[in-house]
Amino acid sequence: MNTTTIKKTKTTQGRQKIEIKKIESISNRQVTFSKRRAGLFKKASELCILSGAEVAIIVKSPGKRTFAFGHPSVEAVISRYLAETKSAPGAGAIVLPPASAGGRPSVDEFNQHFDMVTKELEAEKRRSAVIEESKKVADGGGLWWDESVDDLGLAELEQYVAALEELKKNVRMRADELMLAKEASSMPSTIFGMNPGANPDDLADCFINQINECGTSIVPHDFDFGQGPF
Amino acid sequence: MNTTTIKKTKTTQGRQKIEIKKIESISNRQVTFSKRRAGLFKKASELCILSGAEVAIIVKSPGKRTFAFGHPSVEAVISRYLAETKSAPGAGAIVLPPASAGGRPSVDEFNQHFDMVTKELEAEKRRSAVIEESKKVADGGGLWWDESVDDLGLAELEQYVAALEELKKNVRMRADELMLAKEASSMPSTIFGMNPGANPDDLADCFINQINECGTSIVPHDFDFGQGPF
DNA sequence: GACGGCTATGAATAGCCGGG
DNA sequence: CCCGGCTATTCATAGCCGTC
Repeated sequence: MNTTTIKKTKTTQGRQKIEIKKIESISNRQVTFSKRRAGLFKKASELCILSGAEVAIIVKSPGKRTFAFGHPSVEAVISRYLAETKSAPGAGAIVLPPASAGGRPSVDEFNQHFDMVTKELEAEKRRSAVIEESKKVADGGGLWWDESVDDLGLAELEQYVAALEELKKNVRMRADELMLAKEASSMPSTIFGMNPGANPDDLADCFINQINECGTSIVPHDFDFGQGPF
Repeated sequence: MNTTTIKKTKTTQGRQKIEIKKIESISNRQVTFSKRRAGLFKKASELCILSGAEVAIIVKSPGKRTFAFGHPSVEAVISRYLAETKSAPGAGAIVLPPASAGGRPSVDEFNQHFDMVTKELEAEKRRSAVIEESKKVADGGGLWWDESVDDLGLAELEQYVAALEELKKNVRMRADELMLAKEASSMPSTIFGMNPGANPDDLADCFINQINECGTSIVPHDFDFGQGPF
């Protein structure tokens, strides 16, 4: 391709090379974060499926929102990791530390939760108090995504919904090619409306982009980290 | 690009589209895992730098080896995550749960550890017992990579060294463009020989591909998962 | 037979634009 | 103001080859 001078009528500049350094622009940084987080989760899910590996990812956005991805579940992977890290004498250390989570919502509850949150956001786009529905656990058996929201403000809500949308899209995308087969122990039934009985014997590994949202309850009151508009 | 029949004399086929489903071939699966894990960690590191986000990733290979990436550290992110997940009343929950790690090796110790492991592998390429050097913690303050090996067999050792090599390469790669500036709290000094005083005021976020290796101590004795040559 | 490296190509994404 | 979608371009990586 001719490199210089002649550029024709390009409507966009396409992807441009960027330096891997902290993005100065706040807005641009958030956009990049969102996009790259999605890409990261997608890559993680692909890694899970292709190689059958277990992956857990926890991400805190510059705005202190927390997202998580996990297969088979964040807590499961983390627990084992902590168990190994803390006390790995060399054999016989399977038991999880007391740090394991309280539980995880089922798929149906996720759908329900998603619907509710979306509705909430559209209706008010304001501050909708707390969403603790997701807190209700079901623990169908071998689900991948867990976590739950806790205390969301407006910004958190929006971000959360966005996360759910992305999750939904990702699920669809993955489902389109893989579907999920029930293999391991127990598979509830549906995920976002996907029928489980697609290619039951084709592949068994399933995973999902598991997105998480935790209130910025890290700080007691209103401490500002100087991160963003919060 | 002409799509069919005419192929000329391509030396390689380049990248080919693959289905996102479990790779049947064991060897191919392992190769893919290694490559994609590296890519995943790279993406994670970029996300950390670009957006200043905190990221923790734990990956278990099909062979049950454990790798981890974290910025500022795996334990830090996990601890906060667990704290939020378990008890996120909405405010005032900063203290970390008792699940925090025991400690993390310093950079120098990492170098030392790497050298030792490599030597060990080259010398015997066999089974070298336990590597607990990495267990010795130093906790320089705000390091990103932590974790430690525990009980390695032959296969684990090899894999571990490979991981270290990759880590090293990744560090170099990142360092080449970013270097690390000491900004947050305390930065020990060097990382793999990189001088900290590169662009101290250019960017401050640092991260590192943090790879981890845990013994397959999940199973008491010699249980075979049917994963690979192990 | 596993590993590191190479090459060509599929995939991710930076910059924009339009809508909510 | 924020998000999803588009396009052109950079980036990651599947397949292979030479070594160990």
